[in-house]
Amino acid sequence: MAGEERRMQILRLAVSLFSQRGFSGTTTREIAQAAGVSEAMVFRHFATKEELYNAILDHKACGDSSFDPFAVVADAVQRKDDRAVFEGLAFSALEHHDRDPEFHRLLLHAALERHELAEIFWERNVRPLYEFLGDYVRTRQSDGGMIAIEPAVVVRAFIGMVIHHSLNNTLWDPKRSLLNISNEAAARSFAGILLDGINNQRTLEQPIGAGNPVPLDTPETIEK
Amino acid sequence: MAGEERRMQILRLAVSLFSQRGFSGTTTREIAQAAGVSEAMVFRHFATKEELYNAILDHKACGDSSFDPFAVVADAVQRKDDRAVFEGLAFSALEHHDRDPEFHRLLLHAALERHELAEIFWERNVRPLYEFLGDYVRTRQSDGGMIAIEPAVVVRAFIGMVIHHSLNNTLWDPKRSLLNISNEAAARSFAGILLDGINNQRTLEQPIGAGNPVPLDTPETIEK
DNA sequence: GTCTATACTAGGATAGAC
DNA sequence: GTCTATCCTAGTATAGAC
Repeated sequence: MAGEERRMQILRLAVSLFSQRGFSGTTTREIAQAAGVSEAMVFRHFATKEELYNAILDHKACGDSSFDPFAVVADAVQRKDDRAVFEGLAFSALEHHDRDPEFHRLLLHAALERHELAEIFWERNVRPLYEFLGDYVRTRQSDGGMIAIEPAVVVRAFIGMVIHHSLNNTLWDPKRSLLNISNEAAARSFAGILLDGINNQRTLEQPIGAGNPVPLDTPETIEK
Repeated sequence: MAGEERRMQILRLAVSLFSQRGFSGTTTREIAQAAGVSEAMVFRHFATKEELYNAILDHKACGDSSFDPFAVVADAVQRKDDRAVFEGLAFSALEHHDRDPEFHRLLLHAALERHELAEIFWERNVRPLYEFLGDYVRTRQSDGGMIAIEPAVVVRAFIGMVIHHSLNNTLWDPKRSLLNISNEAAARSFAGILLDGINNQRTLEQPIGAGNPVPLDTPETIEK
């Protein structure tokens, strides 16, 4: 097999193993075995185990990055369509995680191990997203379309819903025993909760089960 | 040093190391060194490294568990005070995580490594919480106090905000560079978002910064 | 209870033939 | 490019003296 081809093959197999067991939990023997070559081959393509790990994280976290959150919702942001912004963002993130479940595990391992590339990912992906969404919220606040609340809190709450949902689905509860729901429905619900909450003071949501609508102005929640 | 005392001392130090580096990332040498004893001492108290790890997870995840979410909000649940329920739950969880940051890392490592005790923790703690909160939401929906939405989604969204915030604070961003906020304020904001959303259709929230209040019935969000 | 010394395996890495 | 054989350190675990 040609050099570059073999290199990628080893990389692919290694991704799978590192994502399952983390850096120190994966042996070079296992990697070689999984790729069906000798250990010597692995070390021919990657001088050290660490270099292989770096190549992987680099490839996954900083490389192809087929997920560009800004492009996904650029149009909705332009139109100031809050629902489309948050729903679109949530949906594309959930889909992305579903398509590449290894990515999430890999990143978590790297973060727990305090690998420097986790920090790089943070700076290159997480921080810009916070800034982008924070700016959007600020804009909508000046428009009078959103309540006066620290924008970063809104961003954290929203990202929290989405990421935690992915974590549950792809990491801990692949059977979806606690909550089995399509990504479309999840994205719609999360965006709905973020924007309107669950208090029954309006009749915005599409009904699913029980619940007796209550007229507007039943301000049980005003107590602060 | 007496047997039981030394055992606990080793355990404490091991907790710290395992939480930092995970199971396979931690060596028995390091543990012994950290505890200031020889490796032989470690193996006197714990037959194998695995047994030590089990003892730790057992101790942390299934043991003292000084955090009982049900007790914390029992009263608020009784009164059907939604805000107090979610705010109280969020606050006590955030405080708990702050007081014991190692716990979170330990659990994440265990979950990633697919250690059986992560599953036990799931069944003993996570699932009951989902059921408890899900039941509460269902009840409030029949009361007409909450919109008709799948209760499990609400629970997931809420837990997501809280857990993700803890993760950010204690794991990845201890400097709080993206969002520096007290646990009280965070709990209040998360509960507020969950219940009322961020759409500016009411004037419930305490103002923080900009934002021009808009009168009720500006239904820009009705478009479904 | 505690240590030193040591057994033994597993794991990262290399040499050198093909 | 690929393998076999091997080196060497790190890592788990134990024996046995004090």
